[in-house]
Amino acid sequence: MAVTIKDIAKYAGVSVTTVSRALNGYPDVSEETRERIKKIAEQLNYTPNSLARGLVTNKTHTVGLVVSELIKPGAYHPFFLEVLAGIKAGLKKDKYDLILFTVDPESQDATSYEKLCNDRKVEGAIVEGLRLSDPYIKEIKKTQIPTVLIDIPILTDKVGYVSSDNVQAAFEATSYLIKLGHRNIGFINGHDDAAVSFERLEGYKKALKKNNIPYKEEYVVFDDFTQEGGYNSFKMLVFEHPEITAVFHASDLMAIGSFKAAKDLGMKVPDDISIVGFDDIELASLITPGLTTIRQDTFKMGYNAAKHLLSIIKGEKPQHILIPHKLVIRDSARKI
Amino acid sequence: MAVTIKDIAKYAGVSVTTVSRALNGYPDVSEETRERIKKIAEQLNYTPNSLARGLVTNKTHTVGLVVSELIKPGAYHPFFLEVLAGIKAGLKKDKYDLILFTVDPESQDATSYEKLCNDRKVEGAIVEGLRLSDPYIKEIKKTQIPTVLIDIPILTDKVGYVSSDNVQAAFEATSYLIKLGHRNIGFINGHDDAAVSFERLEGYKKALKKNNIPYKEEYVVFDDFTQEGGYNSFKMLVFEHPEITAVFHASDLMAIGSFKAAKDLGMKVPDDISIVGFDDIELASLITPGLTTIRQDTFKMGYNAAKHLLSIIKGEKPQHILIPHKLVIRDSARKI
DNA sequence: AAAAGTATCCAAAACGTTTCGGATAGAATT
DNA sequence: AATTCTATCCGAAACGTTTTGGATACTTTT
Repeated sequence: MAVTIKDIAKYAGVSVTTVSRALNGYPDVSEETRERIKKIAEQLNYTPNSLARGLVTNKTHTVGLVVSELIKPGAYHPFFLEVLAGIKAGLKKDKYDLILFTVDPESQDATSYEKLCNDRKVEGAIVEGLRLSDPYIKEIKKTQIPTVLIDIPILTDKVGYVSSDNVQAAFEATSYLIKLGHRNIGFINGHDDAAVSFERLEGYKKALKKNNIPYKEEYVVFDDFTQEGGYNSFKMLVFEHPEITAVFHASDLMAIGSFKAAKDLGMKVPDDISIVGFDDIELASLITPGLTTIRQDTFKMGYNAAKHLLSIIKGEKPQHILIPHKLVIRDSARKI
Repeated sequence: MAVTIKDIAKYAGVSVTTVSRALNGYPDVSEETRERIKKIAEQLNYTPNSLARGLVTNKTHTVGLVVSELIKPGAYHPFFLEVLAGIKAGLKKDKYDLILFTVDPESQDATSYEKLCNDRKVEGAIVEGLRLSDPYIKEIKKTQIPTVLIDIPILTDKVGYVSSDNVQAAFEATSYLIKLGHRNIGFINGHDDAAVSFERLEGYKKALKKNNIPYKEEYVVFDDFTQEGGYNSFKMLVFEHPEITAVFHASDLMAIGSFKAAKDLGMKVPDDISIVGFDDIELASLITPGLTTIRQDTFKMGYNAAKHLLSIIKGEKPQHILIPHKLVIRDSARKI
């Protein structure tokens, strides 16, 4: 049987009230007895029962991380881990614990977002990897549970989000290709069920417009963020539009898929085709040629998401938090 | 205010006891009232308070995942995610939730393993990524908390472990190189603070012995499991022993480091040097030449770890669970 | 010397469940 | 008709905390 506050009280010859107040640093207990109680607690190896405490205080010091699509076998998210590390780091000082929920569209129908959170009494949640069409999206728009989303723009009374400036990032990537002399620039975008896809498309268009290059709808194709997505789209794109000399991608995985497709088609990167990715995953620097891409600071995304969630829990106002990005230039795009 | 069992009781005109027993499927409540109560609970959107329940039943339906070294920024573990996905899958049917602890040697000194688990009232834990010299290792050897380790051989009353058959796997990899005609085979092993390193070394030795090739201590070097580790060790190894024609690695990351080192040294893989890895991470099939390596079924490791933990919690006897591996042959090793 | 203030303590209620040990009433058995 | 069963219900205790609203005794102020 675990040792309780009662045991300590008996041992110290005081009431449980006093033990509680002593251990929690209340002022109305003498330093002498406080020390005595602390020592006894230490000796008995006392650890407070978080359930009992949570029951009365209505605080659990726990937040949830609800993820979808990120850890499916066969389709592991390339930077989920970095984000997770950031989240854990952001939670550390305040000693909040993290409980991990994985969801999919079916489970979202089975149990609502609120129920999921209430079941486990989390004080708030970070959510990541949802598609715009997921049931939780609607729910989160009107929830009262402190929430911060990653890469999904919803801003209400209780929910904020963090993301990169996708418009600007895509603008920079496309502008870079234009600066290298490219005029016929394809864009292999992510699926149209992700907010970032629209933002990146906007940035792509913006760069074209600024440089007086007409936007051609047929140069952009939507597909999964995966390698296969890139592979297939690339083949199609260059087959139908051989005049394309560069293609910008909404993810590094897609860009790598294009690498492979190019190879299969007998095209050399960057000699025959320039390629730019998005994310800067670890792989990007390992492959040859090195992939020119947009670096997202994913650790920081997680860190700020956690910090922001904590602040919302404390009652502060939700925000949109922008995480700095950076164009990192390697060898997959060349001047023409 | 959340709706409680009392509210339902009042609403239904019965006692809280009856509500509890109705909702929990006890037989001593008529089907009629049970239905009525269920309906009311549904209408009121009742979710049981897990804290209160846990307080009295002493069960939390929660297990911990304690990880070390796996999600440090700059050194993300290549298959932690797969294992995690497996764990979540293994926990699903029994509806256990997972709470994630990240530890390092300092935090292990600050709070003991038992305290960590007791604080959050987890019923058991899966632990992953510990080094043999970590403080928790000693503690886990004598803990009464149901525990299953990944890749760390400890077997007691309450703790079991899952791992690949590292001896056999290393034996197979080395034998394969020998079969290709190699005689001077280097081995870039992981650091000597991991159990798997010793097992893999044993398998390496075994293969040599079986083929009457004398074991040379200077052909094996211990280093971090990282890419840099491989890079540095490879350079050293081939510089000091240019007669080496093949090198086996304790991880794919190290093998990839060797790829890079070989390139820097003007050596071609597999023409000038044959390389074999361990793990079969995603990258292994993406690089050129494709990396010949040992595939570990990491998803299954996680899945079985979770299932086994649940069985230990239920009172069954801990075991050592072996996960099948497989030599996957690609293009990084050639016949000589 | 009386009044007010201060430091230190405590009893009891509350949080929302589960569970133990009956209680009640009608049905079945003798 | 008396007894035993059975089905259905319930009161109260228990889990381990925190918190409210005092109580006590000693100091200080008037």
